[in-house]
Amino acid sequence: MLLSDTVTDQRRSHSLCHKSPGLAKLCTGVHKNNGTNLQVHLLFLLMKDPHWLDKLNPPQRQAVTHHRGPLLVLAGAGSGKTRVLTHRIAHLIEVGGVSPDSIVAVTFTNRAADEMRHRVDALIADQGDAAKIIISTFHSLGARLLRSYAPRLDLDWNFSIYDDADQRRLIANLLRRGDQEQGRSEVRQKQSYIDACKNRGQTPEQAQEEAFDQKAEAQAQFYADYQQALYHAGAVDFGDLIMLPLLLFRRDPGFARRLSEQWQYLMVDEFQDTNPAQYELLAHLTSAHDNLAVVGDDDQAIYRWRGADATHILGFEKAFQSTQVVKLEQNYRSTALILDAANDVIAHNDQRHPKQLWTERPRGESIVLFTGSDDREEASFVAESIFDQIRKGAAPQDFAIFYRANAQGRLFEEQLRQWGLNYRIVGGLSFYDRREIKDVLAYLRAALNPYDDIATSRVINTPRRGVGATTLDKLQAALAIDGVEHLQDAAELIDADVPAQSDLFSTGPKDLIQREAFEALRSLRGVSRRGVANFLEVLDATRDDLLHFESLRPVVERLLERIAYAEHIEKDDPDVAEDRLLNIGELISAIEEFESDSATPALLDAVRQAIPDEADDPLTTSEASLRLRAFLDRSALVRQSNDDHPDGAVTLMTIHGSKGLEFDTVYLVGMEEGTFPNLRHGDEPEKLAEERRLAYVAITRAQNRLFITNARRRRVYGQFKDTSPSRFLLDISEEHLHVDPRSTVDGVNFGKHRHRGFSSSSSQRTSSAGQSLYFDQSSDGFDDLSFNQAPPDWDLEVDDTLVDDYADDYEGPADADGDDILGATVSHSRFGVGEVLSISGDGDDALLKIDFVTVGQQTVIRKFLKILG
DNA sequence: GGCACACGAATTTTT
DNA sequence: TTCGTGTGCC
Repeated sequence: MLLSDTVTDQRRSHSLCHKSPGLAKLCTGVHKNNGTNLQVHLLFLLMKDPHWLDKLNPPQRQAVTHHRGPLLVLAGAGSGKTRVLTHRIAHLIEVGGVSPDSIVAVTFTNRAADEMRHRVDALIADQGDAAKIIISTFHSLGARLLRSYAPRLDLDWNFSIYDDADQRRLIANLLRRGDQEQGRSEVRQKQSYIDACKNRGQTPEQAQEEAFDQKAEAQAQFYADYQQALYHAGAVDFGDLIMLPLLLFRRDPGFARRLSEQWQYLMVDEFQDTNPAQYELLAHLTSAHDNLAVVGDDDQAIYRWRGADATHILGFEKAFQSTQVVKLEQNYRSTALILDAANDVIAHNDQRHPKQLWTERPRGESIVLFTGSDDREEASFVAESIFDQIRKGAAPQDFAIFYRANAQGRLFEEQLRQWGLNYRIVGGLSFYDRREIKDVLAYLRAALNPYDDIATSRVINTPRRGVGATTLDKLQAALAIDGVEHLQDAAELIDADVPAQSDLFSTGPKDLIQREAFEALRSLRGVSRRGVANFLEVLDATRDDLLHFESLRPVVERLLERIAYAEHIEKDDPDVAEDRLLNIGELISAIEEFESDSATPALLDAVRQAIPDEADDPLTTSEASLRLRAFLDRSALVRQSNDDHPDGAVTLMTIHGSKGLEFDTVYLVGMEEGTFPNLRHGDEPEKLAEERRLAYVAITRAQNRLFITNARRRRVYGQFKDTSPSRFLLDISEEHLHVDPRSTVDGVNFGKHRHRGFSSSSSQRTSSAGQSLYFDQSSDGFDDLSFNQAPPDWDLEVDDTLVDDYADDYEGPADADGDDILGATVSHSRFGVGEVLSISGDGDDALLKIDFVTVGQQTVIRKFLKILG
């Protein structure tokens, strides 16, 4: 280890700590015991370095071997960020002799956590040690804490975790009950208000204190009501997974301190994405020490809309005194040219931590640009291009398609399928969001947590059992009755023996309402009454099973049988029944996998630990129940199942989803104003800056090749809308771009940019000159240009031969003649791609026998084929 | 209570 | 274009 390695670049950018007294206050408790640093360091020097240490570059090594005290690693894209974190963990254990269970590494996504877990496992000799390290997302860590310490918050230890949709249902219920304005946008507005409060670490009381007008007061009041309703349902939402542990720490700093003493080494990945609540949580967790190592890149801050605050990373050195700062600026991932392009784009943002990414890698291939005449053509270009490369020997898993919004994925999915390519979609409608999965999980939730009214109301009439809106209304109304707290109570009351003079009704003004609700409930007859009874039976039977089985699988299978779910699916929509049944099968596999997973026992222990001594309820403490509890937690937090294609697949995902990943070849699609950047009229500059960082993230995912595509027309809500190229695309130096000959446009620019006096697209787009011109435009109303009414003109002289060659639909006439077509690759609009086996007849009407990739052998008429060569 | 139909609104991005 | 909600009829 060289001494010079530890010399840190002390240049610091402006810090925001001093501007925020609250933050500064928060920080003061955090740095201590620096006196021991030197000793420990010397001890470190005496120990033998593991063999992998010399594979790291000097700054990486510096970060890895840093032991105690705050550490800030400013890691540019592809600079070995995860490598540093994982090696640092290994170094702490193997060289520093640190106990593995005192290390906690926090990430933002489950994927990142999994990845880190794998890599740490590979570095650490003793797998028993490896398993003791806590590597988790913020939310999982929060869930784990809550599960263990719920009683301290007077929260039922058996709480459910509400996802987005559950949250919205609860909000909608509350609005209805409060006779407030309803409707989707109102629900969303309330939801984002509540989330924003929780992201800031603000309780309803604090929100109320800070409310200075009536509207704000009403909002805060709603937040309070909502929290009350959650509590009543024995549930927490995503925000609570951070917020409630935080409350716990605020109320009992001693408790936080004890935890902090246990967790001696904290590491946070993607630190630029922390929100204030998470930041405060970290402050509490380091109250007994200051061993906080954070890694991040302010250029990759893309979660501001979710409350993330990049000032945490920008002001870290100020907040934590004697922070060691390490900058990782060497990029190992991308070719020089791709890196240049990324730098071109991000250079337009100010307010960055100054850094300069560089690489030793060669220049590499040009970035390919393709502009389709419409979005479908764009998608088919991408599919064909990938198909070609795979045919030449590339592996499907080397390719990724990135888009701004999930909805864009569909077209690409269609085209990939057409070309017979395997693909996997990351994000979007996740596995656990599928209706059939949510149904089954809701049953299980309703069985395990009878207070969970959202789960109960979801499945009380699924499959149909005669419990419609009217009956549900009666059940809801019955909640007014004293002693009837939850829907399941109400359901039970229908058939219960109630003495005429029961104390069910207290005296008071509510008496009449209660009595009416009671009568309405008891007057239920026929299918409705039987339906409710049947529902309760199903839950009871499932609870019974939870007592008598150890494994979850039979519990779920018997449930499915009991409610005849397969038949229900079949009847509901035969077209998709098969898919849904497969999904159910996958759910069962996921449960089994979970039960046999090596990490599960630790989870179960955490849940077990939470069971209060007085809880002797055999149901909630049975083995199967514990497993179910843990599985439900996980299914709420882990959004997708691992259904990776065995033989490799092309990856489709949003740019947000791509962060932290890398691919040999990246297709960045939909590069048009309005789509990406995705802006609405009147958006502020910071939003644009975030979009720009998003572009930076996307470009820097590519290792060797980058394709950028867009379309001159795009369907929005089924209507074609004209587009213009993304400003981010225009920021990339033209000498880095190569326009694909099949492109509809013979250059980068299309549409109005020509009208702005740019004779040639290249002259105005080089670096700073391009920037000023560009932004001059925007200041005189760029928004008007791109997002609103005025469609751009398409007055380009396009090379017709090129356009025809590509723009012809697949149904167009075949464009090769003679018999050399035997063995050729062709494409058909319905069957996709195939190989010509034989020909009979001639001309456009000739019959061709084709072996299609997707559907096998078919005979088709030649004019419906496109010859690909 | 359940179904079929019409209408209107809607798209960021995720734990 | 697709989704979810509301309406009117059986």
